[in-house]
Amino acid sequence: MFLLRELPDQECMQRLVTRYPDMEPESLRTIMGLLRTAADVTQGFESFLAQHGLSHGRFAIMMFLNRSPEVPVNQTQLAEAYGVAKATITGLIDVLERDALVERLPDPSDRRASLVRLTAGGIGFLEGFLPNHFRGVAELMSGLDSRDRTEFTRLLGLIRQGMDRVVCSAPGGCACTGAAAEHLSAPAARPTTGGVSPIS
Amino acid sequence: MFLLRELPDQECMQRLVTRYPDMEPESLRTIMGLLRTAADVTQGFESFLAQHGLSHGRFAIMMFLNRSPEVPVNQTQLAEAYGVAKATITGLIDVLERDALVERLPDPSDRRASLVRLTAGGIGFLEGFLPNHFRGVAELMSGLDSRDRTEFTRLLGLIRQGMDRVVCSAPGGCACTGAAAEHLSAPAARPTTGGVSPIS
DNA sequence: TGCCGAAAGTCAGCCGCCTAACCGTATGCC
DNA sequence: GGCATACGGTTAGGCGGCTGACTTTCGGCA
Repeated sequence: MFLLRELPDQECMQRLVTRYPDMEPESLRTIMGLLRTAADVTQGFESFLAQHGLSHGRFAIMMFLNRSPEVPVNQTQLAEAYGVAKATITGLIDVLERDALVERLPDPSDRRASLVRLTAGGIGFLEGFLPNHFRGVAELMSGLDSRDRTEFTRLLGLIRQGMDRVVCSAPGGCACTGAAAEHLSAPAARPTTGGVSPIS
Repeated sequence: MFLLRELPDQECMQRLVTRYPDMEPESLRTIMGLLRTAADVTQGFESFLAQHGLSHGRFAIMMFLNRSPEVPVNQTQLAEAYGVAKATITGLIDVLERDALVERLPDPSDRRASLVRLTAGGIGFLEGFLPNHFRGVAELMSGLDSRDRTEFTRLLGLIRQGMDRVVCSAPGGCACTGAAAEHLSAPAARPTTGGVSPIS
């Protein structure tokens, strides 16, 4: 993640406001805080995973398969669930298969497709790994009480609505219906042309 | 960003809780919301930048240089400001220089170093670009009033404190002083060994 | 003065993710 | 039945960022 470690000092900020009257230091600070926090959480998590030889992508796939370990899943489903290209899934599965954490099975009803599922080893790996993981998540969020979490989620929702406004108002913007805030729709699902810049 | 588009449904979640008693669906949902929102904002921003031929990294460097366009900066300073490797800066500057947005000058007082600054073209580019950018940021955050932003920043701070707890309580954890929440210290600055997993 | 460790920057090579082009298979329609 | 089209997956090649090894220069110290 390429992200500023700290915002410019007050004085520098003030000079920028003079040069760019549209700049709102408060907005900038808030959104930077969001990105900074997310980057740190992500990085902490990835370095934890790396100790177990996993990347974020490979872990995510195992988690998905682990929802119903006995039900194999095809690769296109995985690509859609994570909003990535099918080719990306191919590469991740290749490595997981090499490490004997998942296996590909031929799909009896479609010879083009292969079905993917966790191996016994993969399930065993998760059994050892996940309790720690979930305790970590719980600890991470333990400073927020129930009311805080609700409030936090509400504020995230407002920012998501802001995303919709920004994307839709862009030149060549999308045919946004305004419903996007209800479900976790992602900008990736939209035309990638258009869009107005949100970050510092 | 490799990140789940939507959380498993209620029933699947319930089954997971049975299998993993340490799992807290509420924590998971909240932190996923944070990451999802950050990923969407980042992606929207990057696709906007891409239309102007910039990557996030190259833009960030230009922003840094633009704080005081007349003062050239050396590459190590840039690497430190963004917490990335010096080699990364080399590559970014190479491209920016090729596109005539920045230039390298020899440092008269240290023949190892080179100083980087925006060219006239680079400054001109930013003049055209930034007003749009800042309006985008303002629009993005316009759903949050002043109280909301303060509250949001406070909640982010609580999560950052959670990060400190999680990292420090890890086996081989850091000599955390508890002061980390005051400044935007990043986990990268810590020993990368240790750390407990925070995400789904 | 001459040497040695540290620092600035670059190069080579890795990983994760992307897109575009391709192969083989399935399916709908004449 | 035969063909066009759509779809599942892989391959090849690109980009952004990383680490680690290296070169050149600096600066302190004997």
